[in-house]
Amino acid sequence: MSTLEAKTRYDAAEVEPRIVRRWLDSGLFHPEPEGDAGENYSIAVPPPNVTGALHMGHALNGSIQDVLIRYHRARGKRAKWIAGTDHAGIATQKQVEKQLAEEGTSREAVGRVAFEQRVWEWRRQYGGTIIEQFQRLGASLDYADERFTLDERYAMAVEKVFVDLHAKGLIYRDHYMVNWDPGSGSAISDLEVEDREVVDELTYIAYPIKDSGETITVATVRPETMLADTAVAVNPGDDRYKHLIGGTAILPLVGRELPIIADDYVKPEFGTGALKITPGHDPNDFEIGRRHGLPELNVIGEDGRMTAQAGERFAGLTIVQAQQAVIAALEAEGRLVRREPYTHVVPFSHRSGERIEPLISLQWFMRMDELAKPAIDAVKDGRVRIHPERWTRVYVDWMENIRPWCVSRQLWWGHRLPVWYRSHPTPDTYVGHAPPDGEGWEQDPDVLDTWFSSALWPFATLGWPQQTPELGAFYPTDVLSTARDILFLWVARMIMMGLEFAGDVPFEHVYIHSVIQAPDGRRMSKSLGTGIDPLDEIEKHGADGVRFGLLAMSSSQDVRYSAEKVQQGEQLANKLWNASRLILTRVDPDARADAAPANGTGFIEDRWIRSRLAAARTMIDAHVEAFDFSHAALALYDFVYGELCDWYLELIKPRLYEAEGEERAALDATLLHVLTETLMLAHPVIPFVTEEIWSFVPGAEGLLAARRVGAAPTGADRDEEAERALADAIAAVQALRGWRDGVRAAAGARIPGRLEAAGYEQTAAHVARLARFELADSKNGAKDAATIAIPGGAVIVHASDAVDLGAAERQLAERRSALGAEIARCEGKLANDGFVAKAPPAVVEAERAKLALLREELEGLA
RNA sequence: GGGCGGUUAGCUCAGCUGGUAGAGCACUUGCCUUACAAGCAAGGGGUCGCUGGUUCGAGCCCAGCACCGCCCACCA
Repeated sequence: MSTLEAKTRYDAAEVEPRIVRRWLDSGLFHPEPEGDAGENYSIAVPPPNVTGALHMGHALNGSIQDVLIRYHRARGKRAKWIAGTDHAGIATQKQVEKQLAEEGTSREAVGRVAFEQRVWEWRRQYGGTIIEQFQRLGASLDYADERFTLDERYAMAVEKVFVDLHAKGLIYRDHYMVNWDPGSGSAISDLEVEDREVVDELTYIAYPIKDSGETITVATVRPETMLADTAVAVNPGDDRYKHLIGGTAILPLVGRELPIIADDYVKPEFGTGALKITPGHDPNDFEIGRRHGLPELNVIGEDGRMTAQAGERFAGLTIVQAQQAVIAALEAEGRLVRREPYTHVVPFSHRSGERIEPLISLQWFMRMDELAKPAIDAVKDGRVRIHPERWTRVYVDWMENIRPWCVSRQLWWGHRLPVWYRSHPTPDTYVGHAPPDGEGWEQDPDVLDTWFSSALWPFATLGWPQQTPELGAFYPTDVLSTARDILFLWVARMIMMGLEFAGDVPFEHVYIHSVIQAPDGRRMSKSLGTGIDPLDEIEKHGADGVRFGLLAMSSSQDVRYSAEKVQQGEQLANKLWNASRLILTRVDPDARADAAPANGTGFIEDRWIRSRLAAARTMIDAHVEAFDFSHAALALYDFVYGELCDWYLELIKPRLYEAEGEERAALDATLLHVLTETLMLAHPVIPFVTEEIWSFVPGAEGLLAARRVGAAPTGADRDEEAERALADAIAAVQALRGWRDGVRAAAGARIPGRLEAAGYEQTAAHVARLARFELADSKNGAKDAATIAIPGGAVIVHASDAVDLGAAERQLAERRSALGAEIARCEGKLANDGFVAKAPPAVVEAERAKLALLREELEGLA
């Protein structure tokens, strides 16, 4: 108890690490795999990259998921929050390559096997960092059952999915246009490409027409790709070029004959209306080329240099060099018409930041349309519900237009494709775990897109394809919480894979949370220097403060980071700590919360707080279940500050200091009951301070985190009489305090007067004390100095030294004129025939009642 | 080009099925009142982006416009 006495300020930095230890040691976060998914509660954490450090997004999402997990754990569910990390192909490979570079070596120099060992080594060393950071946040993940997307068992699942999809014909190998990322030296998927606006130059080139003096001029931003041109296209309806369709153009510099074709894709009004067709290096041209059966030439290699196909003059040049060389050569041949600046958007690699080089490559693809159908249905018929709902349409629109997914990556770190090739005796391909019998089989060197394995996360973590107890107990999961940027990249694919392989949707709810921006509205990013490290914030304000702040600032849209909200959370923790000190340092150490008299103590404020507690619980529960964490957090704050501390604890202070005997026992039990209920209410949001306080509660057993809440309150738990009486009393105290301030009465002075109002039978003493009035029953010969309206009547102030009569008179005049204005407004409204005739009767009635009250008050002030 | 958000107090944001605008922070004033001075009490502060419309009544509904942000998309 002495610590309680001494610590007037809650010290999160000292308490929190200690509490984390207790939670982890308790085993509470690891539920046994019993029962079924219907009766249990589970969430699969979006696995952070092993290379990662906790950022604001993790902190917010961690707080959200932890609220849900703790909330349902307290409701008696076996709550499993699936923990783990993602191997994050490119990101991790990059980290280790950087390390090798610092040692003066490289991935290529050490070789594939040694490199992979290095990455595993790296993972052993740094892979636990982000997990520890989640612990620091208070996240009650099942750390005892941590998964990694490259674990042996997980890899088996990935392999099986690949093999099965291949057997179904959904995974295939093809020469196709891909987004080549020169930065990572790999193909990447459409979703990993971002558009950026750049200023290029539009180059106009004249192509001579065969056997004619004519030329046809085309415009391009990539003149170097002309070397791979295989046609020139015009719009079929374009009169300027109609006579050329079916003719032949001669490709400058190369001399190749190009058919002049007609295609509706060409916009006559754009550029010259004639388009060079380069199927090998432009996605549109690729489509046109396939439509017309054109040859596909590659003049740019995967190394970002011109290939032999580009011709002797250009082979080996970089793209930039080639571009200059081509332009110079065109100029020399007199084929360059003009160049002009041109602003447009071009694709860049999201990962490496380098400009995407579209080229035709032999890759593995996955057909998505067949898997998309059931995944669309699952969302449309509500088996998966997306919150906020507007994202449903975004999801459906994307899924309905889904395209094949390039799943192979030219990296070393990841799930290697279970594909085997041999060239003798005949070229052959085999897909399976191990190569078939026979000599000469070699495994495909490529690995799978990281998102391919992530797509299996909700069930591969639970042991699929084996029918494990975990899978039975926790699949499907309940909620998937994430930011919107991976709705397609990850969420959609999990739904498809879950339905296809685990036989059910992977989760029932998808919650799309806010993106936290920097305080100035820019995106939080390390490179911009706008990032705020949640660990620094935890250091300064405590994990509870950060959790509360993030939850309170979150919303259905993007929000700016609000240091004030975090501070508000820190203060809430401190407030709760001090409120608890007040109670715990004064109750009998033998008191028990469960001894609280079921039929009440007879004190109206005790009835009131229990009723308000039920109201708060009902409201907060509803918010949590609607994924409205901001309102849940703020409702908690309002209850603790606005009801528990500001009023209830102030109301019971005299009893707290003086009560004895039976009354004392009843009070102590009631206080402990109220405190315990409050701690339970607050725990999901601010778990640390509540757990710490719980350790000082007499009779408290075990961890608060392991405690179950009582049944949800019903209407019967509300006490209308007490709520009305206290609402009036509070309004009266506020009116009296306001009046004191207005007349500048001395802060300590007790002002004499008398109460002439109904409804204060049980609260008059409270009102007098809290407003610092001396309220008599009768006039007792005193002179009336002022009248203060309160609900149900008035307080008449008696003349005394404490009251400046002049100030009181001015105050009264002000109130009268304010009332006059309000009455006029009311009367005006009621005099409006339209209002009286057309507004709902209840609204009109309320207006009349209000007018009556105002008039009554004005008369009282006469 | 299509779509989705946003525009409310000095700042960051709430405002449920339309009924005379709220919170936190900041600001002003008064209080070291035996839980908390990183506290308590009282208070000032808003033509709800603009223009029309519907309605007895609009921050909320409808139309248009203006900015800001995001997503999707094959105009060289």
